[in-house]
Amino acid sequence: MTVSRVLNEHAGVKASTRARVLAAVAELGYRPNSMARALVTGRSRVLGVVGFDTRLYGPATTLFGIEQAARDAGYTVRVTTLESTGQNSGEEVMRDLMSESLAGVILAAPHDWAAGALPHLTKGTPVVVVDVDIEQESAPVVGIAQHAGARQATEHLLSLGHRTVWHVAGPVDWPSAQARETAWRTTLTEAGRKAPAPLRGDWTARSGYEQGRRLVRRKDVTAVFAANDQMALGVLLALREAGLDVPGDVSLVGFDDIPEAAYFWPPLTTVRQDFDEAGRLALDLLVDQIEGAGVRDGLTVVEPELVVRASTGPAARN
Amino acid sequence: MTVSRVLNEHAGVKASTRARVLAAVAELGYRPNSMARALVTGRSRVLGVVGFDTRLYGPATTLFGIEQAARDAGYTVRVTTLESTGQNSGEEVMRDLMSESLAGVILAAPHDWAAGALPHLTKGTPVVVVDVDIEQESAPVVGIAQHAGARQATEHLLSLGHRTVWHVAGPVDWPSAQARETAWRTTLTEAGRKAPAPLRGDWTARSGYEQGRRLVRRKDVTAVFAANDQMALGVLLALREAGLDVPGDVSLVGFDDIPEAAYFWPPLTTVRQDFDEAGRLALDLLVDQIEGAGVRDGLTVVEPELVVRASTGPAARN
DNA sequence: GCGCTGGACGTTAACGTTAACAAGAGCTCC
DNA sequence: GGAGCTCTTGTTAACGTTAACGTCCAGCGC
Repeated sequence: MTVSRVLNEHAGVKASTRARVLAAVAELGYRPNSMARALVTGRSRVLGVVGFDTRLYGPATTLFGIEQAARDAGYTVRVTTLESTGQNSGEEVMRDLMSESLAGVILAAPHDWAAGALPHLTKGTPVVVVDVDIEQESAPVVGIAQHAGARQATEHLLSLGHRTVWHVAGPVDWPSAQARETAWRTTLTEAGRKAPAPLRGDWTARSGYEQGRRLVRRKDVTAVFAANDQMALGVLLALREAGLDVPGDVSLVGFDDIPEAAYFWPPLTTVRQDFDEAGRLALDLLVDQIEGAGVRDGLTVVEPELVVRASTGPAARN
Repeated sequence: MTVSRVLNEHAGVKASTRARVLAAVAELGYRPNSMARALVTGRSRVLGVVGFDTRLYGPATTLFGIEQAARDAGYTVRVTTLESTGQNSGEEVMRDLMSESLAGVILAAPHDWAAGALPHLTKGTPVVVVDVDIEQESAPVVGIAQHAGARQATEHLLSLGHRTVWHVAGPVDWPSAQARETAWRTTLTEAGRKAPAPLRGDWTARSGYEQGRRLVRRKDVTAVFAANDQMALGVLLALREAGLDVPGDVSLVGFDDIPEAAYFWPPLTTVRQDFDEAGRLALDLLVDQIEGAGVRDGLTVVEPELVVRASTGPAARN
């Protein structure tokens, strides 16, 4: 029908006819049925997004960025959130996704999980991965340059005169945690310093506190780099309880720059990640694929930025 | 076809036939096309969720709860996030939603916005509202008992001997902020105390800090109730910078019990809200409506809980 | 044996849209 | 003036599923 042509902005409709159609549409409050459209075209304007523990600030913000950008681009977002790795196999989740004729998929699970799930997508489905190092680059990846950020954090502490830097790391199965840890170790080694054994946390302030209590038992700790701001907060509390001053006795750097970090006591030196931007970028890449502008393969990188506040200072103690 | 009957678990299929169908389904990897199903039945297994600034801990967690419960119930979730009131009119968003033959809608926008949007849903669409006081109870509402929580917080401070309690309130257009403020004022009045003018924040730590700096100029402030934990964090920093001790000079209570609150310095006394649970409850109510178990109208309440930590103590100063 | 009943399964049409083709009007060009 | 072209609009069929009805056959009672 001519209505379809008008609404899809196909050429070959007289201006006067278009006007009449639009008038009727407005009068009747007509909205095209997206199901019928998806059925016949085989493609919907719905994007699948798989997120991982979206209660956390980073994932939540990325999701937010994706959703906002999707709406601007005329797409709709269907979200699946995973809480833990074991919970749902990649195969199962992907098969569920595939039966919904989605226009494309964003894997925003900053987790090894994503790498395992990727092969189960039906061939040809546009896909973008956020924040994971996929070995075989079978999909475009948007990542934040974790290495660069962790390097800046570590170098900042070294430049203040600290002999070495302790690290409270994130969970082993999160690639971003791995990247931060590796970069921290490399930076120390390159500077000719010995990297102490990292302390393993799980992103929560609680785990940061627990590892912080282990740190204060040693007398030689003057600089700590925590893999995220929440863990840094926990470390901060442990240091305080042990009567240590920050940054007088110990300097501390976090990662993420959550909105609260500037209001910690002392305000936290940290590495800002633009999660929002990563989400928007991922969406742009996906839409390019869907609308035929071609697959821009490889890695798109968002640069993090060291934000120096009051939790770091020159090495004094020791 | 018989396949449809088998997959929808309709009666009247011989056991042997059902087995053959299931075998074929497994072998071929057949998945029913949800678009086609939705087209013919007029109802999908997709739920629309409208969220409001899901970067914040509360909304993000509620969304998470909804999504998890939805998946358990065999539904899929399509998310729309709003950033600010003006951004999208209720009418526009609702009309977009309506053209997708959704099974139901959850308005998780803890905001006056939801009240305005409700009338634009097409009659008969199952709907549940989270965290808003809808005047005319045209929909079931899941709310957290803001009043009870704020009352507990205020009474706790009074019981410690504080003359009165100052309040750093949330934005005026959030009903939950209004409820907390009203309950705080009522509790003070009932106790025969004078309620000082509330200081208005916007949920951020930054706004808490700004209002905190105004508070420290006065010499008569011994107890502060902040409408959320982030603002409490900002207040904490302002107090610290002014050389005041918490809880020695000033007692401070927050609201929400974000996971970080227990690791503030000092650990924050606050009111725990179970956002997760609210989300799950909303989903249950919605599924009941959809599957014909009837509309349970009225208010479903999740009780908040005062968590006493180290940021409150007996009134000493003054 | 006949008709009736009910269980198991097949057939038809419809959901609302779009792709592909058909048709008609008006125009150009020789 | 008619063949052929273009520009616009209409018609047909198809996407994959389900509701409603139709058919077939076995079993039963008389």
